[in-house]
Amino acid sequence: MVYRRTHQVVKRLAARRSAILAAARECAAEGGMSAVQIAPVAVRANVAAGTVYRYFPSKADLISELIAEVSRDELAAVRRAADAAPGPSSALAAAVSTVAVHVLSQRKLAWGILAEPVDVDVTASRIASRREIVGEIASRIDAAVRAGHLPAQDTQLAATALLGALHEALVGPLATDTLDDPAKLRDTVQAVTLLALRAVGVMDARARGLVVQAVLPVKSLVGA
Amino acid sequence: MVYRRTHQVVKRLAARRSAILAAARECAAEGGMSAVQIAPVAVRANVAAGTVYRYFPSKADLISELIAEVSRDELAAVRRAADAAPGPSSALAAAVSTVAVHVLSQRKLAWGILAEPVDVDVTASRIASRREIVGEIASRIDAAVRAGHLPAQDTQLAATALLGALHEALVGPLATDTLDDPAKLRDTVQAVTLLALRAVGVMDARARGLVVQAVLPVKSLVGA
DNA sequence: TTCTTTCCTGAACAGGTGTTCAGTTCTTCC
DNA sequence: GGAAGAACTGAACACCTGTTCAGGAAAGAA
Repeated sequence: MVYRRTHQVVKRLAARRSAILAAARECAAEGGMSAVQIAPVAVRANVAAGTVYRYFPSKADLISELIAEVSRDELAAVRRAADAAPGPSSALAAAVSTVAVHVLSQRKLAWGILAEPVDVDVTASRIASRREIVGEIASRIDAAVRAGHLPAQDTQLAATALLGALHEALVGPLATDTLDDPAKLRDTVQAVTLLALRAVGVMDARARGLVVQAVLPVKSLVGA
Repeated sequence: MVYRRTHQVVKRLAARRSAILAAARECAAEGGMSAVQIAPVAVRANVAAGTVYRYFPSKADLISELIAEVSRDELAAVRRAADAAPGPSSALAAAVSTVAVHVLSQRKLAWGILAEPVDVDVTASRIASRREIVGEIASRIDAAVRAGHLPAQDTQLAATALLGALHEALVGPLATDTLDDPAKLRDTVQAVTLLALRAVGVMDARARGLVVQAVLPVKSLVGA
């Protein structure tokens, strides 16, 4: 007598898994990583605490997958924005400002994903998450260098520094609240994007143009 | 019958307090903030666990004071380096590279002080710590702007971004180990300092000169 | 020396949260 | 419909550390 999972059951299981992940994401978005606790997540997903463990071996795995998921989304958005740009420098500008906008529009989530204290060890997936974004930015810098728009440099290091600058300036503890006022938000995104572009060697005048070009279309994402 | 603390006792109490703080610092330097636990710290300081609570109301207070202490040291070093520089731009370069060197030479401690997960809430003192360094850097940027060496900008934001860039690039999870090789270390410090200077608008050629000028004298600090 | 006050010790306590598991409910198959 | 397997429940468990506190040691006054 072989028990076989019916299509309906498979679907339900998948739905539950998603529900749990979504619940975790909501918790993180609202209260940061510290709010991602098994019991609350289970309640939100309409499941008992024990059930969570039928889908994720441990809390660390749950959070790791959450990080991976959010990271995937962000990477996709960055790629989309950069690919739509007319040239390598524009692509870089678009990538940077996209990260900035994303980070700003979901500050608690962003902070939780990348740096907030968590009681379990999620270092590995955090590193992977960063590596992806940094890799993407680095390759955009590389492209601009190859196109002769930027001086030769350690692109990996530069990309890492750029990410750090964005994060610290936008969601770090010293970041002032800018979400309330859309104009201020745009200014902030422009300012950090400008800093980033200049850092890798874009000439000031040219950088200003690129920033405006990149930030304007991305502005609409803020509400998303 | 008034009990009065003899000079000798006062001295011993002060010594114990310092010993506890020093023990905490050692723990942090060796194993990061997670290694700063009451029991191990007490052992290292040759004290019983309960005694720690005669000197610090709680673990949070202990760590806060540790953060403040380390932060004070770093701020002093930055000021010293910057004040010794010949002009505002050099001062900025010196400040940035000093931070870089400090961070690199005590990576675990630096990471612990500024971002590592801690089970107790030390947000306040972390914010204070950052605010001090950011303020110092910001005022150096400001001076360079006033001197006409840099374009006008939001110096607070710029300083925050600079710090973030340094930290992420040098002690973040993606930072590659550079301590082993002094030459590589110097190169890295130069690279991030260059990035930082360009970010705030120093022209590329001029920046290179400033970097070399700033990094060379600071190099000797690495071993400290 | 003797009494009082302060200081120190370290084992026991406390609290919060991830994890387990025996019992229950649901699903599949004959 | 009923037996067997899978999924779910939620209360109990386990563990880890910060914190406490009664008892003992040391230091100051008399």
